[in-house]
Amino acid sequence: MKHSRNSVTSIEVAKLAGVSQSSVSRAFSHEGPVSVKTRRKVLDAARKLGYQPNAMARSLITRRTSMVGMVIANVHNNPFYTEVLDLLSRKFQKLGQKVMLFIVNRDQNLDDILPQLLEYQVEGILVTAATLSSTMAEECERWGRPVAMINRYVPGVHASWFCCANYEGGKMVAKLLLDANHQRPAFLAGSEDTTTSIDRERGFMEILNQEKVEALREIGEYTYQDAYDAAIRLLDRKDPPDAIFCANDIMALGVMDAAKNGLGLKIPEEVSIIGFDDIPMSSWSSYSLTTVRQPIQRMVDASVEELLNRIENPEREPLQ
Amino acid sequence: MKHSRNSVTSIEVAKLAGVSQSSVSRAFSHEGPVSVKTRRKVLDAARKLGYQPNAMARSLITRRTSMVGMVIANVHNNPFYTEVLDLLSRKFQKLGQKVMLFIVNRDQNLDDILPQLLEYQVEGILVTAATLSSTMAEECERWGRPVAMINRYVPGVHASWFCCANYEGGKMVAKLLLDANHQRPAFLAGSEDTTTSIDRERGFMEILNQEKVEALREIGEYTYQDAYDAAIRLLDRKDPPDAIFCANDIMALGVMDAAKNGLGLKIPEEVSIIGFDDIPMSSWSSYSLTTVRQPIQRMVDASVEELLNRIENPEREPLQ
DNA sequence: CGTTTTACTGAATACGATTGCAAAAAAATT
DNA sequence: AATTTTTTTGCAATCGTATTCAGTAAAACG
Repeated sequence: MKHSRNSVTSIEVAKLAGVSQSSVSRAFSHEGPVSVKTRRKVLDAARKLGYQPNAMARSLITRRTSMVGMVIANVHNNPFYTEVLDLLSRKFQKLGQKVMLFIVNRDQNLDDILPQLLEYQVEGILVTAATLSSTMAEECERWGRPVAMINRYVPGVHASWFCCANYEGGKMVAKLLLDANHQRPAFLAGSEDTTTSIDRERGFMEILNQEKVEALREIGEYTYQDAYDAAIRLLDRKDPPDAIFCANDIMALGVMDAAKNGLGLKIPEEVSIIGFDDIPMSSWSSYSLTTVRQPIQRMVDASVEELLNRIENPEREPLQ
Repeated sequence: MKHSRNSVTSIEVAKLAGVSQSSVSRAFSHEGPVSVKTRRKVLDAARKLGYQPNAMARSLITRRTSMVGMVIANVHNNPFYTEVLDLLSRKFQKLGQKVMLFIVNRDQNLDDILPQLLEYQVEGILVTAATLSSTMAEECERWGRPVAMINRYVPGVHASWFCCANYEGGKMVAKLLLDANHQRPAFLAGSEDTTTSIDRERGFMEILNQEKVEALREIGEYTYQDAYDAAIRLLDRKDPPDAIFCANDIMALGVMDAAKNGLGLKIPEEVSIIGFDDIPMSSWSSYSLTTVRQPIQRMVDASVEELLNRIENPEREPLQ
């Protein structure tokens, strides 16, 4: 028996079960007042017809979709965000939320994505590693759609955000290097305009400045290859750094390869390299990278819970 | 001005613009017969109110959602599938399809995912690196929802599928090894029940058998760590292999690290290692892994186009 | 056994759009 | 200017479900 595009509706189920359409609806929505007898009749008929409620119709009337929007950048070049994506998706799934996914570029404007999400009535939006303009954030607020951000924040924007302690992490690394008697550190930035890189650098530099230590600086655009090239530039100077702190692990791996295989330097004897994120590869034996771990599971859990919380309580103000 | 949960409907826009609700609808659906004058009036009013059509209501009557389901496994432990996910998502986006995402485990049963996808009226389903039972496939067919699969197939199932030439790839590797005079090859399988691993092994073994060459065999469960351990077991025997063909790159990297750093062997002097996929990391200078490239972009393009094609032409039979 | 309370049920309406149809307006033709 | 043709427009029905409300059946009570 072949149905053309799901023709089977609650009305047909009702007919077969010998009850009214409302009873079918009640049998499927898990609380409505239905006798066990009719529920059984309905479920039997539904099984026979292969019936399943239409989520579009339902959400039209309940005004709830159980859908959230997920916007994420840097997935293809940073395993850290792959893991975030994976954990987020599973967490939402477990909590019964459907995920509408948009993968974007780090610097991509979300102005053309958001209208789509709003059109499809997602109940909240989780943005990771991408930045939301304040006009877009206002648009979301006007529609009553809470927004949560992971690893990015925009001052004054009406959204909850969850970053790891980037500033403190940067400080930590600086102290570590100073304690190990490094004289000539360098910082390899991801990009000029992402808060993660900026904050890590700010913490790093603050400690160094306190101790009157100058630092070199390069930019790696968050990619292995750019970092590799930047490392060659840094280490090929006549006054090369004796330690390089990289804004993330992927870049640190590029730097390690440049130092080890490109220039034949010994790590950590001739140059120390430190990363940020603690991606799985950093512990592989070819690298054994020293790195700062982000509490990824906690960030994911917290952001999802905050988002759903604000969906349930629309009047609540965003965290932070 | 604060709206509670998008109270702005086409009716209010109509009222403000001084036209009927149907005119609003027609102004937004890009073909309907509307005079330029009313269209302008409508769009002005819409902008003023911040109106946007409700996709749920629209799809209820048009019976089209422009949503596809995407089910993908192995995202967190195999960069190859991260890239597939990324490319798929962007391709769908570009073609105006919204993506409802489910990340699953390789061996996870899709029986609880599919009902959700069907409930939300996705128009097609793209499954990557996971397997669909034939009952589930029938369910999709009954609902008129085409299914396309990447890197997996189930004989007799009503779905289009797109795998790279795994069997031929395996043969190619075997020939390569024999030409280089290897006497004692080994195969490191991903798992016992995924077609990619099985087919690569089948091709590999066929050539070896032809030449009466015996091969060792281990299982790496598609992960770096398991492969690392398996490699130690293989290479620590008194009759170790002189070449290891791994069912994918991630495992090959684990094997390389085990050989190089775990056992101090020289690659390729003492043991050759070959992978499959050509993930970005395999070309990093610490590894320089020999590998078989999958035509990932072509597989993505072809599968998406086939899926959308079958959505447009429901009577068409699935490819292959 | 009659009455009150409680538990179910079904008819009708609403959600917010699209679209067929007929009427109205505008344009083209005679 | 009258008629025909074409273009716009509004009315009303529809998509598939949830939910209110009134009514009926069953249970509980005295």
